[in-house]
Amino acid sequence: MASRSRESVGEGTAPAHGDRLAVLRRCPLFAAWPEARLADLARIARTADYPRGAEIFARDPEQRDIFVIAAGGVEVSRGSAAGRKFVLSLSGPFEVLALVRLLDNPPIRFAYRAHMDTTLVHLPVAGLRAILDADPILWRDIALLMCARQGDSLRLLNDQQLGSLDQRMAWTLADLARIHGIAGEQGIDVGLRLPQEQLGAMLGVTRQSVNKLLRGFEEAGLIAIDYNRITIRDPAALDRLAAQRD
Amino acid sequence: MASRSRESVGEGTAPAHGDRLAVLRRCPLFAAWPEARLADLARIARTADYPRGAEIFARDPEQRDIFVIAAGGVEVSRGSAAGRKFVLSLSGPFEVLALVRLLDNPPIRFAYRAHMDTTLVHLPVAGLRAILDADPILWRDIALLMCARQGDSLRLLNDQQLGSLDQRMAWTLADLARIHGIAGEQGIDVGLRLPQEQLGAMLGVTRQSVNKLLRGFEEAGLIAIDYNRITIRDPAALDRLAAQRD
DNA sequence: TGCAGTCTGTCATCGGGCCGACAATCTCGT
DNA sequence: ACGAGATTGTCGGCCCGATGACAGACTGCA
Repeated sequence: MASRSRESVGEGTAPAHGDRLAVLRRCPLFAAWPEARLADLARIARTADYPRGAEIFARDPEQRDIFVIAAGGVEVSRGSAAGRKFVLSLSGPFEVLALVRLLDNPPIRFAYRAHMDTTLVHLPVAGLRAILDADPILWRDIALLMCARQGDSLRLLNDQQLGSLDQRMAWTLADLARIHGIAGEQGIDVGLRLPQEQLGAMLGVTRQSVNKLLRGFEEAGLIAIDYNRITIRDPAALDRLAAQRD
Repeated sequence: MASRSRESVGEGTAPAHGDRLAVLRRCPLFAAWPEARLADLARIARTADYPRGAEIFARDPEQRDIFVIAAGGVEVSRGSAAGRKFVLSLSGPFEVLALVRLLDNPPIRFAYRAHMDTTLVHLPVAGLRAILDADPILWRDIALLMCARQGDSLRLLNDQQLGSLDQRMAWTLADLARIHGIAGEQGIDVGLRLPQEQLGAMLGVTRQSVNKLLRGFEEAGLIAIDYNRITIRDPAALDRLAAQRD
């Protein structure tokens, strides 16, 4: 399934250093970092392109990589032996992924896949840690980001347990629109090809259930469906539905 | 329901500073901290006792508190308007809780309740941050702990989505035994009063389902049930069952 | 020691979501 | 423009777990 992934991964064509710096500068995580440190980061960073569907591996299998999305989108998921899949998130540009690899032995390993044609900036963990240790106040930003991520995960967990399917769907759509959405005339276009199967893997239900649910949303005028693509017609109502999680 | 909680919360009777220091020293989080920093921590820390069932509030409502369990156990949970409850974890001694409050506005708010008679060491967030900023390499330990916590949450999320009910039950029991368990002749005693209702709130199912499930485990010789208390008779088999999650 | 409150054990019924299946529709590479 | 492969739309049957109800057991406090 992912057989073509390896050979079609290419080095970025960018004039390297400068472009990488520009990407890092736009990450919220590095917003407050001094120029010199960003330059250090850019120096250890390497860019790579992935075509849609490609699995993302560490550039050098000997070392762990953290990476930043320069362009495109990445699916974070985990498969089961039973052939089912759990999609944790579909991340967009300037998000920093796999931060959990700062640990020597991460307690769980997720798979990362390019959800569309994607360019990543890889940061080897060893190099990143060296930079952080040299100017340790930067660890603060990492710590606070991880707190925020933890909060997000806990909210997701809470919603899974207590929320109804409608609410979870509404929340998921709003979330995706926030990350990838493009505001248009008719509403907010969730800017993704979003097979119902994949939505199901995010919500923990089958594609059939997703189908019926989406159809209901459409009839209620909340969204418009165009094959793979969803446009949010009434964001306020959707948020209202999602917010009823308590 | 928690009406008696406020007035029955008392200041610890300990000779204060020394005892608080002893507790902090035993936290994995502070394991590598220099003595001087631990002393700083102990200086801003305050101890409080909570009887079984008491809600845990910040000592000073004006400021956020992080806290460490000195003795006892704390239930981390979240209720829904529909009257249902989601129990995230039952934490034991020397765990540091509510670290997410390091953020100025946490994305979600959990409730903390003393699951048995409990003593806590409270650390005001402002003071803690001051100590961390004065010796910023300490932020590294926070960051790495949050990475580990994040990993735990993600594993939980993954299990909820992909695991069968048996597996989740096995994993939960093993986990509780690891934190609170006391090894005995007949196996590992999960050292807690554990109403089936509460187990249900951890697994996201009703007490009736928990009942049938536990009964099945008992018949299979995995555990022994004595009213509220569970003893793990065959830890290896339980782990085997739990490990089948993938 | 007794009683109030909590917890367990069990049943019948109900429903949401899963499974398997199949036809129709859309996309994309050639 | 065409055909393979992916995605959607839909249905009926089935099963797990939710619900509501009730009796019995256990605990802890007065």
